[in-house]
Amino acid sequence: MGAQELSKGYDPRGVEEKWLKFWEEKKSFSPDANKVKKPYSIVIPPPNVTGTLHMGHALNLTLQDILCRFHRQLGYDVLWVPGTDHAGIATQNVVEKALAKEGKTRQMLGREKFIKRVWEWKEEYGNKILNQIRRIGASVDWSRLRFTMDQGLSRAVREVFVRLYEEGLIYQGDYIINWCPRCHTALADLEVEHEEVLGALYYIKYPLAGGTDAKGEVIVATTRPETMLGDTAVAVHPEDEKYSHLVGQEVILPLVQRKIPIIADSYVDREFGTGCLKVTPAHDMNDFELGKKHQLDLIQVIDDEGRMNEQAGPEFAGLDRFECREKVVQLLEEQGFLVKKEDLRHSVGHCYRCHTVIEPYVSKQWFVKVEPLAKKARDAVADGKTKIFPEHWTKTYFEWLDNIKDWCISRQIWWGHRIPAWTCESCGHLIVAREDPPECPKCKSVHLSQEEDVLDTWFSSALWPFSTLGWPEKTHELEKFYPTSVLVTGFDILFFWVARMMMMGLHFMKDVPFRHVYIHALVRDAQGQKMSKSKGNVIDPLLMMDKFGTDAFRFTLTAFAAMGRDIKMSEERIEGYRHFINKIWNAARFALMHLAEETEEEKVEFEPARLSGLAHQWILHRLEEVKSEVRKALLAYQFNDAAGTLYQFVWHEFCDWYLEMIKPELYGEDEAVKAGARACLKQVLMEILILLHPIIPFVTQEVWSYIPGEKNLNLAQESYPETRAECLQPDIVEKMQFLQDVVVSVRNIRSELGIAPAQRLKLYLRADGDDRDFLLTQKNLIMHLARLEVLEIEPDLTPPSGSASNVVKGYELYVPVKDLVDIESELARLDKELKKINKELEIVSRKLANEGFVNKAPAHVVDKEKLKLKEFEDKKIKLEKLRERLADLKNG
RNA sequence: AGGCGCGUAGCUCAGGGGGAGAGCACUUGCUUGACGCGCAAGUGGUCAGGAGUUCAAAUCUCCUCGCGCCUACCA
Repeated sequence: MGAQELSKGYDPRGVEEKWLKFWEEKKSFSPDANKVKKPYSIVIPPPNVTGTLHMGHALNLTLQDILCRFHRQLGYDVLWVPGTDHAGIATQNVVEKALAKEGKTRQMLGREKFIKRVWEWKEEYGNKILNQIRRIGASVDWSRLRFTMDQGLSRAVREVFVRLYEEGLIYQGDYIINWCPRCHTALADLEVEHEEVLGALYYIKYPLAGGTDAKGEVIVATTRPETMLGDTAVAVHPEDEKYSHLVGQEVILPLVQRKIPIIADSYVDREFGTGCLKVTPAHDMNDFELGKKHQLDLIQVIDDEGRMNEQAGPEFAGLDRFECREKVVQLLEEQGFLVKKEDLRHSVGHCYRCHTVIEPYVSKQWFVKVEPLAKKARDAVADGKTKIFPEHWTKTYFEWLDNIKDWCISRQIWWGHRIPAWTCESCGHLIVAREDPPECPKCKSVHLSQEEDVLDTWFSSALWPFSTLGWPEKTHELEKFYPTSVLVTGFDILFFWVARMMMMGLHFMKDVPFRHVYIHALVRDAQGQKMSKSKGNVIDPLLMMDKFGTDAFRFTLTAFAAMGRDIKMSEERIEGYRHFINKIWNAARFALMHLAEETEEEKVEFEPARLSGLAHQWILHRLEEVKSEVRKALLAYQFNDAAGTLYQFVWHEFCDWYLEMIKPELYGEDEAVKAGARACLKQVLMEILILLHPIIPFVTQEVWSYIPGEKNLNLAQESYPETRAECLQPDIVEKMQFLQDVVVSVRNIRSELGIAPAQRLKLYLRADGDDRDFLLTQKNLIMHLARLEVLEIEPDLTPPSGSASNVVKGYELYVPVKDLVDIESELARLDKELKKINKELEIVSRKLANEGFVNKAPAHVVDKEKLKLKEFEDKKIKLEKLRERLADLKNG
């Protein structure tokens, strides 16, 4: 590209779209099918088609994108599969709402038309999130876009269902399940959100039935009095003397007048309430189990709408369950059966989609027998076949798998994978098949009715890592990219999704679905609260990208993505990191100004061995360290470390020191030096851009396109910079530190004594031996950096009168300030220095005075402390002398 | 009830047995031949509290307090 000058500030508008198009046209993110590069693959956690990009997605995508772009640089063949999830209940709800506006229900449309309507909705709105994924710069392979309801994945779902059924791992039966009366469907245990609410515990009298002399009664305690209408027993603990004599007798259920038995079961907690439990097998999970065990009647009094049915009795039939509760309580009270009512905090299950209170409900459902699958999923992590980062989530993962219960997978909705099961209307035979059966294999009847229910959305999500790669076909993709390298996700779906993918992957692919699982943080608001629409504290990632640029936003997420801690996000933070993006832009602008000046004849190839200047040697040394630190950090998922290292290096080393140090060379007369400086500057800039690119792809690519003479325009295809071991020379850091100390010392004097920056100063520095030789070689540089007009470095020098002074590396330095400031200020400044050094000296001397330390600590530690002591003492003495001299001057 | 995590500068957070760190904020000064979205120099800390292990603890162990989250059949 040409040698245009960059604008004064970075403006992301236009830039981002330009490069997105560029990368897409170049197919930069499709794996390189022909090459034998090592595979690296990630499947995207598929967002709901109903969704719009939120902070959680943004973080999730940014981290995956960093990993993918980084691994491309490392030479891997990278595949990142994008896609969306059909989100059964959520999507159906959305479309039903739209229908409601037209005054229609899905029942009015019928199943087929309704499904058609959902597909239409999906085509129209479902791609919104895909554009947003694109917008954030996610380097996915769009040619492999998948959807959980598309043909291939639907085929995988059927295959899995049928195989599990044939293996006896899927079964159908009447059980009590979590029912959402609003969504009209069963939910898995995981889909129920428990929430603490203030409820009440009602104590109700159940009079004893039996003989004429039976005058007694038992008192039960319940939070759901309306369910008493379906009570079929009262249970007590078998060893509870209070009640043991009553076991086997009967009570008369108030309001209903039904006689029900008193049974004994050790499940009952003697300490809770009265120690006497009413049993409603049809409407309580535990009571259901009790009912089965004791062969109790099962009376359903609540229907699938959450209303009381005829079984509840004519007085109550048709009432909503909560209205009924009030009525029951009122009647009990009127008839003298209500003993008391206590407040009680307890947790109540709510639907995770619509937040309606869950109703335990008995119905015919399909289940996956998970224990055998769970065991394998557990072992794979225990054996290290899959590693979870941060490691502590492993325990949570184990705990869940160890206590897992069968998974209810049928949903009474229409949008989803319809269960491939048919019942023969003639003979009642149940058929489970991959292909729709034309007739009953048993009686040849053609009157078959397909199961109405669809599968839990997570059932298809569980297959995602292999279904997206073409399973059950034996595809090239499967062979090359399964198991995937890493799964990046939030902990909130560790059970929902991660554990289930592990189970299915191991069962059907005989191998784990991913080598690593990286669990990232939750993005919260600035106060640390979860973002939610109802709280009104959501920060829209799209707005942030519009306002500050995608790079600034991505860098912010990365810089805060420390393992195991949530991210508190705020607009100010993003704004802060925009400054960094702009800083990079301006550093590049400066560099490119000088690179652009260069003519072909002047141009020098970058050859580190020939660069003798301190600045170049130092920056190249540091660059080597940074390269290895960033690589190490990213391989360990320490994203914040990578971001932090680069921030510090680019701003405070490259910009603050290196660029300042090479200015005299760049603006100087010596053409050879100038050319060398340009070559090094260019190299360092290019490597910085490569290192930053995975985090902030746009600004780096934009700058890259301006680099003169660069043949490869596509930064996304650049390799991670090679190591230059010859540039590592630790002693250069020490030298640099010395120089920086001298410069900072002068700047400090200037600043603390209030001398104008424009005022050129004189500096007299005592130094000898190698140190002096070194400083002499850097004389011009020091004069430039410290803004000096005179610099003298001598082994012996007479302190000029009326000067400010300091001690650096044991050498006194003097800055004559007689006419600029009063002696008082300088005395105060020296006192401050002395106070500092005294403090440090005290710490070190105390340590060395400790015999235990000197005897037991490792020799190198003790030596270090001794050296420090010597340095500090020396510095203290010298500072004191300087102070004395100045005080004398003042007095005389 | 059990489990996990957190408590470090005013704020947000790194660090994780041998000199308390960063960013933001704050103070002072500044048209410094890239950048005021900037430059330079500074101020600021009983590393929640207590006990223990150790020559040495912000760091390891235990306890206490506070905060957050997850899991559970808390009628």
